[in-house]
Parts: sequence; structure tokens; C-alpha cells
Amino acid sequence: MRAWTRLLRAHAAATRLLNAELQAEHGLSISDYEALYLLSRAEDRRLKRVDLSRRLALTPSGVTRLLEGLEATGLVERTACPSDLRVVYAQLTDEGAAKLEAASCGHVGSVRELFEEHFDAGEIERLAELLGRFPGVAGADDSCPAG
Amino acid sequence: MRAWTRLLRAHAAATRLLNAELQAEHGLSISDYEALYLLSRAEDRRLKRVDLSRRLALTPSGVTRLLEGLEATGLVERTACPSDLRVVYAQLTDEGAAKLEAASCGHVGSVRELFEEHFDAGEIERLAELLGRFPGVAGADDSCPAG
DNA sequence: TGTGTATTATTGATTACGCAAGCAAGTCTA
DNA sequence: TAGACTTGCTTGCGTAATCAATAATACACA
Repeated sequence: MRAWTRLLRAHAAATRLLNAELQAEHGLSISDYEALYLLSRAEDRRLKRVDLSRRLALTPSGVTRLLEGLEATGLVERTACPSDLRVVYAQLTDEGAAKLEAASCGHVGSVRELFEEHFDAGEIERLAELLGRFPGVAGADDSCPAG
Repeated sequence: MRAWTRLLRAHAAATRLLNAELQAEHGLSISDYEALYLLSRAEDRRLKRVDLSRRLALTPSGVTRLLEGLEATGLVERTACPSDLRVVYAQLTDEGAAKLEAASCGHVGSVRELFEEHFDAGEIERLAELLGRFPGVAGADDSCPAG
């Protein structure tokens, strides 16, 4: 039970901090950043929305809304899939890639800082391993490191 | 970085699961439950809103909105502080205490189940310890166990 | 070929929360 | 006792997410 409430509190503290920072410096939310990141690593820099939804742990409508914002600012664009007319790819634009590039250094730095302030390398690894055991967490896991 | 995204995913997975369950069975959100729990353990079953806000990791406005709901359903009531007219206590009602009682068994059981499915006792302890190092997490910590 | 079911995505309504601003009550300083 | 500030709480407004309902496409099978 203590572990559970601490998971809640740790999440609240960390997201507030990092979200504010990312928002202030680059006008992106954490979800924005993660979506751009996933797209940048994907083949042809595009993903089906349904895949994004799984990887981001958002509902399909959440993804639609998230991408609305990114499309409006030109960081992502909609492209069709010739073999399946239902799917609409989210395609990272050059501008989006540049934005990610610009934001990533600072954001990754903030995350590092937050964690390394309280943990050593082994502990971070251990924490990641433990958290990975929650259902569905470890699966979608190329969403991890960065430079 | 992997630890960070896993914290996000683990939180999303766990809160969705537990929130849905608590909502379906007792019409409470996780925050509702935690507020009731904190009040039940507090002296005279009441707390200042500012203290609730610290313990729940919500902003003051978040607490106001949360308590609006609980006041509307009669689980909590507003009482004044004679020595400081600014403060408005959140006071657990008998009905609120009964509701908490009714919900707690099932909820605590669900949390146990979720964790014990994936971790043994030592790992849970270790996880709690690690999460407790995030800023502000370990401080407000009578919010833990339950029976 | 036509029909039923599953999948992909979007939309409308609602909810939960944060931020910024404000009011009212308390506490200092002089 | 007046003015400056701090603290506790609420309110207005915006955002991000959810759910439920819908539409459009794909596919499986009689």
C-alpha cells in the first residue's frame, strides 16, 4: 500500500516538474515529446495511430487529440496508407524532427538530473526493472533511451 | 530514461485499473478514497484543506474541487476553525466513514493483488523505498497502510 | 456476391486537474 | 493603529484525458 501511494506521488511530482520545464522551454507536453520521439524512431518516421495509442498508453481518442495539436503546429502530418484506407499515418515532418532535436537535449538532461539527484546508476536500473513488471509496461519498450 | 517512461506507463496502467474498479464498485475515484482515508486517520477526523493538498499532492484548487464532490454526496462536510477564520476544515461525516469502511476492504485487496501478482514482499519494499526518494514523496507519509 | 463482424479513426460530452487571479483573514513593523 | 505582507481558500478558464457513439473500411464466410 505504501508502494502504491508512493507510485502516485512520485508520478505527480515528476510529471509536474518535467511538464512545466518542457512546456516553458519548447511549448511541448510530455505526451507531445514522447509522440515525436516514437515517430522519429519509427520506420519512415511514421506510425499508425493505433500503434501510437498502444505505445503511449493513451486511448485512440487521446491520440487523435494529441495529434491534432501536433498537426496544427506542423510537427506531424497526416498521410494515407495505400493498402488500408482506414489507417491514417502520423508522419513526422522535418520541422517536427528539428523540434524534437532541439528539445531532446534539454529534456533528457532534466530527466537525468531528476533521477541522478536521488539514485545511482544501479538503482535506476533496478527501478526500471521493477516498474517494467507492471502489465503492459515492458512490452512497448523501444520507447526508452535517447542521446 | 527507460526508468522514466516506465514510471509513466506503470502509473497509467495501475491508476486506470484501480480507478475503474473503485468507481464501479463504490463510485469513488482514487483521490476520493485517499482523501477519505487521510481524514479518517486525522485527529477528530478533520484536516485543513492546505494539509490535504500537501498530502495528496494536489494543488489547492484541486482540493477544493475534490471536496466539492465529497461534500455534495455528504461524505465530508465543511466546518469552521474558531481560532483562524481563514481555515475551513474538511470533516469526515459518519456517512463518509461508513463509505470508506465499505470501500477499503475491496480496494486494499485490489492493490495487494496488483502488486503481489508481480512482486514478492522484499521487492515491494524496495520499490517503495526507491519511489520514496522523489522529492516530497516520503514526507507526507502516514498516507500509507491500511487494514 | 452479399452480409455480418472486427478494426481504425473521429467526434461530442464530460471529468479532473492545473494555473493565475482574487478575496478575506491573519501577522508583522513601525 | 495603519500599512505591507503572507496565508488559506475559492473562482474562472484552459487543457488533456476519458467514455460512448459514429462512420468508414476491411475481411471472413455462406
